[in-house]
Amino acid sequence: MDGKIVNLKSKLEIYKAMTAGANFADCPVRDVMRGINGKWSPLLVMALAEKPYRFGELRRLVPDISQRMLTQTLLELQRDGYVHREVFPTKPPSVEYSLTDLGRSMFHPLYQLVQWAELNHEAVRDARAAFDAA
Amino acid sequence: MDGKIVNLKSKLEIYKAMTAGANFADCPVRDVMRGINGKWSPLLVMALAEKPYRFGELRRLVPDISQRMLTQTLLELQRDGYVHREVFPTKPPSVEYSLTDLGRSMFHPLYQLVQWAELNHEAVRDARAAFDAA
DNA sequence: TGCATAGGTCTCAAAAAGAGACCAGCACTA
DNA sequence: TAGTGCTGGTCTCTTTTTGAGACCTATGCA
Repeated sequence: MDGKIVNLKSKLEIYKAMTAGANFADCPVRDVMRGINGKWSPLLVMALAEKPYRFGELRRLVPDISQRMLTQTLLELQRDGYVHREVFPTKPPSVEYSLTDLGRSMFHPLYQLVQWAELNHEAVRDARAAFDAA
Repeated sequence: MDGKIVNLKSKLEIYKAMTAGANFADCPVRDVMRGINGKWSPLLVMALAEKPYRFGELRRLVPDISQRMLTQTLLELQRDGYVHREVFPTKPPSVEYSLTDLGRSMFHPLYQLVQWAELNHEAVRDARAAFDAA
């Protein structure tokens, strides 16, 4: 329990892990969360959970992502082991992105969070309106 | 189904919602996810799930957050309705932050994701090592 | 008087993200 | 045969976000 969020068996454990001090910023859980937490990562994982997509398809699917961020986010997802990248020798070569087993396993809890967001987005909107009015 | 990720009953629904085009960037689910997804938000929600904390306590609890980002993130969490802020008329005044019902309800799926991260951080680390070696 | 504590704000530098031009290689068309 | 488009990117520049740290007000205490 060296300054990292680990062994989260209970809320008390969270507290212990978080207060342990030292090299807190190197917490592996925060490290993993950072990879999942990006602006575009959850969106791309959700898309790829449906079926594999090619680069251009993803770009059209998410019209407001820049090509630069799409490249970069896919590379990060690939590096973290969530996404598999496969090049097909067509002319011109096409590249397909798909979820790995690890990616699919991560999709489940992520999906829970997205579902929560879907169910509660009105409550959040109302909270914002009330806050802004005050 | 106007260009937003809504009614996510199935993966097919995700696909439909994502491909619906138009004002895709205004998707309410993405909007809510953005608030949850920040660099510090999950960490603070996890901390406050344990018990209410005061400003200075949170700052000491998360030593690598800047005071500026702590203020800002707490304000956002408050605006979105996850966190309640209460000022006590001590001298000098102290401020306590606690999770609202909405915040506690959001904590559950978030916690699932954090648990996943805890269980799989080695797999992610291995994936990164393999990727960087290649 | 002088320093500490509480919960911030303000300013400036660094890092990240967004916009959009550019590129290579091939196929198809005019 | 020159032009056009498609593929999946990279490069550069601008804007936004974040981080580091000084500063602030009011009070209590030595």
